[in-house]
Amino acid sequence: MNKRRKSPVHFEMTEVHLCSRDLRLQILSTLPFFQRLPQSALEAINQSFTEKGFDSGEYIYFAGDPGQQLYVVAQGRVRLLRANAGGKQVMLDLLVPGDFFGALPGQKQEYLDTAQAQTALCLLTISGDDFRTILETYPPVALKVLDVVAARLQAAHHTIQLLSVETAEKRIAHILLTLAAKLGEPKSEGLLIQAPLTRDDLAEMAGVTPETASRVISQFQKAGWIASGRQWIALKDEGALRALAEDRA
Amino acid sequence: MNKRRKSPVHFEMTEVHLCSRDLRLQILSTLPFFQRLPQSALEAINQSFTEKGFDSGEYIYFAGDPGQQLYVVAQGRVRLLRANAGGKQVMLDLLVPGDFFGALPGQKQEYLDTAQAQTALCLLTISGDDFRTILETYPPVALKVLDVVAARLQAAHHTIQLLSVETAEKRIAHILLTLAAKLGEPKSEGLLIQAPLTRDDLAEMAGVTPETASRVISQFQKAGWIASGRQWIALKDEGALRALAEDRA
DNA sequence: CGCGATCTTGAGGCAATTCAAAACTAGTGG
DNA sequence: CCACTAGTTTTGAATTGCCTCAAGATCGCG
Repeated sequence: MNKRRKSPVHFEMTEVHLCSRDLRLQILSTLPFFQRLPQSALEAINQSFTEKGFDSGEYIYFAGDPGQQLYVVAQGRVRLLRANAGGKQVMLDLLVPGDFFGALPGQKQEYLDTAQAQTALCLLTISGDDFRTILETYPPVALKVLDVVAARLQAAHHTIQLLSVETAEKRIAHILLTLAAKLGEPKSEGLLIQAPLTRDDLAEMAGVTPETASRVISQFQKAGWIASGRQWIALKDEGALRALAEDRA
Repeated sequence: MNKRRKSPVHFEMTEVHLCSRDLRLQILSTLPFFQRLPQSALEAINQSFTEKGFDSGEYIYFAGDPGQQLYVVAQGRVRLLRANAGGKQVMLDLLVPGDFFGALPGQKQEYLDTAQAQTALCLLTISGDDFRTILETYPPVALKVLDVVAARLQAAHHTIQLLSVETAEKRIAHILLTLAAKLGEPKSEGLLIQAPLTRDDLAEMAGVTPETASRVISQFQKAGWIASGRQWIALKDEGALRALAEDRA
C-alpha cells in the first residue's frame, strides 16, 4: 500500500534554454503590464531587453552582488531566496513566466536576495535605468507594475502572518494551496503542482526543516488529501486542506 | 538596582486630534511623493482628501471590511495588524506621519489587514478611485508611490527571513534596531524609541509571546545594551545589538 | 493610597529541531 | 534487464527553544 508513483511532472531539459527571437516579442506582449501598448512601443521596448539562458540550479545573482538589472522570466521557474549567516535560507517566492524580479524600481546598488534557476531558464533582462525610462515614457505601464508590486506586498504580509501565528502543519497546507493555484494542472493523480518540488523546497517556503515538511506531507497523504512522490505533490482534496488552513477543521 | 525610570516618552493626548486646515496642505506637500508638484496641482489634490481623527486605540478599519479608502498619516502612529482565527495577531507595520495605508492600488473590494490608532491620530483619506486618478494624472507621483511600495516589499521580505530562520533573541534585536532607525531620538537614557511600545507590541512584531519578549528585554538590559521601562525602550549600545542581530557575536 | 494595567519571573509541557540511520527512487552503466 | 549509486525521502529518538499557565512585582494614574 501507499505505493509511490513515478513522477508525473514533466521536467524541462537541463541545458541552457534560449528564447527564439519571435518568442521574445510574444512573451513581452503577453506580459500583463505591456498589454494595450501600440505595436511600435512594444518593438522599442523589445530593443532594450537582452536574453539570457541558465541551467537548472545555476544562480542568476547572489544577495550582496552589485547590480541593477531587472529580469523577466520568459521560460522556466526561478527561486527567490534569502540566506542568513548560518546558511539557513528561505524561499521568498517562486517565479513563473511573466514574473519579474531583480532590481526593483528605486533600489540600492546591490541585490538584497539571491535568485536561482529552479529549471532550465530563459530570461529577458534590462538595466534598472532603462526600465525606469520605460515607466516614465509609458505611465500606464508604471501603474500596472505598481499593481503587481502591491499584490506581492499583500502576499508577503500573508506569509508574515503565517510564519508568526500558525503551526507548521497549517503553514504547509497554505503553501500547497497557493502553489496549486499558481501552478496546478488537473491530472489523474489530482491537481498536480507543475514544478519540481523537493521537501527541501517546501521546507524553505514554510520556514520549517525538511524533516518536518516530510512528516506533515506523510500525514496529509495518510489522510488521503494529497498524493506525492519524489519532487512532486498533487492535491486530491483541496477542500480538506483549505478547511485545515483556515481553521475550519 | 536596575531601578526603573519614569517614562521619558512624551505621549500624545488621547483625544481625537484634527488637523488644522493649513497643516493639511503642509503635510501633503511634505509627502515624499507629492514633492516637486506645482502648487496648483497640490491645491487640486488637497481637495480630494478628507481629514479624519481617531482616539488612541480606536480601529480605523478591520480586515474583511468592505472599503476602498486610502489613508495618509498626518499625525500620530498607526498599527497595521493581521489576526488569525485563534485571535493571535501580528503587527505588520508601524506607520508614522507621511506613510500611507489602506486600499493599495489595484486591490480588491475589502481590506486585508486591520488598522488601529496607536496614538491619537489625524489622518487624511481619499477614495482608491480618486487616488488612482491622481496617479494617472501625475505620472511622477505614480513612480514615487511605486518606490515606496517596492521598499516595503523589501522590508516585508526581510521580516519573512527573520521569522523563518532566526531565533527570538535575534528577531527582537533586529526589530529594536529598525524601530530606533525609524523613530529614534537621542536622550539621556540612550537612543529612545519615540512611540508607546508595550511588550505586547514588541511580541506582535517579533512573532513571539509577550513573556518571551519580556525575557529577552530583561536579558538585553542586564547586558547593558538597552534601558527600558513601561511602554518605552532606549538603545544604549547599538553596536552590540547589531553584532548579535547580524551573527557577528 | 489603592486600583488596573503592565511587566517580570518561574515551572512544566509541547511542537519542532537536531542528529542519525534506514528506505526508497530514478537514473546510470554494465 | 538488472544491479549499482547518488540523491531524496522517511522515520526514530533525544533535545531544546519557545509557549502556556500562573503567580507576584511594579508602575502610573485617579
